[in-house]
Amino acid sequence: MPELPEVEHARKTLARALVGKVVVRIALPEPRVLGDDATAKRARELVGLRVRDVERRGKWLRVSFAGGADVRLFSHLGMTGKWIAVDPSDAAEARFEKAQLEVRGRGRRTTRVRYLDPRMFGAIWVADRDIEAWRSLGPDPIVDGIDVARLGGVLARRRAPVKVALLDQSVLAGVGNIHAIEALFRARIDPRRPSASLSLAEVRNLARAVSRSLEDALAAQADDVDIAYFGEGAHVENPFAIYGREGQPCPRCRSPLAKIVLAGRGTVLCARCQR
DNA sequence: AACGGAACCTGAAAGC
DNA sequence: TGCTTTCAGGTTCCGT
Repeated sequence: MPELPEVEHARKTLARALVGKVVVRIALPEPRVLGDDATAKRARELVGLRVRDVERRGKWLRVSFAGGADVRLFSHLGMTGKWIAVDPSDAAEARFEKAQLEVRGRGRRTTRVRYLDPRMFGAIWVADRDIEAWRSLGPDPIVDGIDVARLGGVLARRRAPVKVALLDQSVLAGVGNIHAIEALFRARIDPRRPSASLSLAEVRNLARAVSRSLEDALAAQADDVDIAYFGEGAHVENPFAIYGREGQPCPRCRSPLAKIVLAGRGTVLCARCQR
């Protein structure tokens, strides 16, 4: 799953394929990826509507439609979800496919997007208003930027480890395990520190580190390349400073990187330069 | 209230 | 080679 940068990639894929076109068909064959009972029924209301926009907030996507209809579609990719656009002639079901949307532009050309999700931790909702998960998101570091004073205030009220606070989507929307690890390393802060123990200067460094970590990942991602989290093509060189590098020398001080578990999540850190 | 741990699922990689 | 174990980028629920 994707963290903010991969979800942004999914947003661009969907926006390119869907915006301005009219839904001609929607298939949601796997009930386990549906967010609630109303979704399957409401999904039928999408047929005939023109897609207005595809937006991202944190790890959530929202597809909105033109023409006064309030109905909207939400997608969370969970751990292994992804959207791909496929050639209209490609009718064969893709491996792990859990949903499909077909749209028609001017003329009669149609385009399909497929939702693939082997572990099915992702979810699709169709609702007539913004769902609670979307409304409760904190600021998105890319869309909204990070207000250091607000972040400092939020962290000051918690005693949990700062890394656990960063993973809370109401604190900052879109930070996941990898970017929490990377940002804390860049800011030289020990992930186990109680979040309330950070000085304002440390919060400022952390905010900058989160933004840069996400921006670097966004910049490294080619728009037209399919991102693979699993299966064929998933093996590219690890682009991260310390994630997935336990046992290797710290890029800053050369002492070996450690791996611990925090709130059930694997956490790599340099015990020497993260304090 | 706040925490750790388990659960939800499946596939790939590592271990034996 | 093949069987078993571990781990995975997320979130939520449950018990202490």
